[in-house]
Amino acid sequence: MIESDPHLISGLKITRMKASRYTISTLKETPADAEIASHQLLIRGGFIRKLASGIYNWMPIGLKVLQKIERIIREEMNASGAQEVLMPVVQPAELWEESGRWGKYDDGLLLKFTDRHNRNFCLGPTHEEIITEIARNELRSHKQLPVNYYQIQTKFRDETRPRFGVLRAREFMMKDAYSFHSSQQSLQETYDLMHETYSRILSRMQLDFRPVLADTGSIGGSASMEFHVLADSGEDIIAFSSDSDYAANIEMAEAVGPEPEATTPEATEDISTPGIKTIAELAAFLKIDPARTVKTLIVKGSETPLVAIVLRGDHEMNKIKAEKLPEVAETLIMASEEEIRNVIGAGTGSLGPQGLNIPLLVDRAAAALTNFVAGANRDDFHTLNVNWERDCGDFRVVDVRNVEEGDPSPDGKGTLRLKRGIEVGHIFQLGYRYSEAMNATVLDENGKAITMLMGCYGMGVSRLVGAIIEQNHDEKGIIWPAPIAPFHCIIIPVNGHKSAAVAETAEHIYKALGAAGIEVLLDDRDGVRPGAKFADAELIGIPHRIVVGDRGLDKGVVEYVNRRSGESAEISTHQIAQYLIDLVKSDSDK
RNA sequence: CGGGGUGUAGCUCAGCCUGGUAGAGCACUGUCUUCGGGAGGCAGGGGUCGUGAGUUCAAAUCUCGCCAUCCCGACCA
Repeated sequence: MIESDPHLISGLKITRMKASRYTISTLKETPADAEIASHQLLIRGGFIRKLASGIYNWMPIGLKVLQKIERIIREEMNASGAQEVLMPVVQPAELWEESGRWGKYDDGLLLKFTDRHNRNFCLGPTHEEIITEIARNELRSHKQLPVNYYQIQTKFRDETRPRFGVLRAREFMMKDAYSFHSSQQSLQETYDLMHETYSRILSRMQLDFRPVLADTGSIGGSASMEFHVLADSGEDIIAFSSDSDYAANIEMAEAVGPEPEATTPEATEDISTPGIKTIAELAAFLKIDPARTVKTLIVKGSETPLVAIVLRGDHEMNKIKAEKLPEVAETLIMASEEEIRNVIGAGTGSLGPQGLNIPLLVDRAAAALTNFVAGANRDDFHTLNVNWERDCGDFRVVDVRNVEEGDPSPDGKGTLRLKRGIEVGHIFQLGYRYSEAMNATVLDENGKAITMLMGCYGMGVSRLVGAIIEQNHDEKGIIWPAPIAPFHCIIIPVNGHKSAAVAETAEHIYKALGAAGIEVLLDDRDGVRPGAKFADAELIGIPHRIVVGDRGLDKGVVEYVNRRSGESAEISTHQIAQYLIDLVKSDSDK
């Protein structure tokens, strides 16, 4: 039976907890299937446990962290005027058929099933359809607009490859908000407000983040920004200017074309290049810079079977940009060797832009070259001194490459730098994408039905737990930012079982801190030696630690240690409670 | 989905190649000593070796199927 403690709980906030009565399931060894720091530390610290691939249990201490994040998000969303709702995880197929996404939504990600009456349902990967259903039923007049509804709910996406623990789980916690408007200006205002709100939320979590221009992806819509937490383990690459606040996902970052070269065209010359297939081999063979060459990629077209895309030899194709080109098939597919040979008469490795009879799309940087080297469209031959106007027929200049470190910034200010980021938020202006398909209208001033404009604003709550750890850990474990920490303070009595003075002092400080509303964990576990307690405290990342031992009590002091700085101080037993109260208060004032 | 790896105690793994009594460390239970940086002794509990078939006198070990899981490539909060 658990000892009754009337002071244990104050409202919903657990201010006092004894480690002997709390599930602290720390592991000394790193689990074999965890690759990155946040995943390893969440498992080792006993915050989460895997139930199945990409599906996790949140243990008591992990849930506390999750709820701290939720609380910050709720406070800021409420402050922005948004209203919290809760929509079902299980969603009927009919609404998805109405929006046209039942058969389209990245087939596979959507987990479908049927009930006993053989009706189709799915587990919600997102809630545009449901919120639009709510809006069209409940909103009648333009006077009710704008509104912004949000929820914090479990989502399920049947990712082909769950990875990195909570950073890419199949089941995860997300805050999603949806706004409705009668004018573009109103949508823009809410969009801007959400931009500010997201910045405020991430700042309160003390994260180093960047809002960046983003692709809208499969959700659709126009304007879109992602919020990235900077971390080397991030899956996205973002480009940002050295001299301005321009920042964009590399998927979107515009590659500015260089000035065309002014060199006079020289006579072309075919040379034998036996066995040379790659740009690196070609550049080494000719002893030239890869930037003097071009590479020709053949992909499936939308109107024609094949399309040629030409890039400078040292550049990489950007898949997202390529798919947006009208000549290119909506899903980028590279042509097979056989298809290429049938149309061009040469294989990959010997292709060039000269004399092709398929649409020719040339990246800006490649188009600026003169007297460059390209494949000769004849196996094992390349051509020197190729020039666009003279040698290549009709072509269109496009932006289809990834930007690189040092490229000029598209806004003309400074140069681009690249960093990795974890996408924790994404805001969109959806426009009419769903409201039109699902006929969500209100009456305007003239009594005429108008389709509402929509915005949508997502934030990965459980992903944030991982992202925060990626930015806040050391070799010993997690270092929670104060507003996220599961407990503010941990008290470790040394030899409390032997020394009544130690046990009593620890208990006294514990009660004093709890009474002051500080979330405090007393590590009173029997038979766990001090070293193990110190290691656990550091692993689970409690910001403030108090060590009570005979060594200090003889002098009337206890030891205070700061998790982040490692700094320690001896504080008198009479002053320690107030000392901590002041520290925690200054944490929350930040 | 394509390619590769791995499934043996709660966790980390050995054993498999070369078939013959199922192991270690950590964790757990009891006990004694210990107790300011993941202690040590003694005693103990815990495994249908992922699963199904096949080969064999005999399968954790060899063969095949299936399942799970992880990693590398195309998607997303």
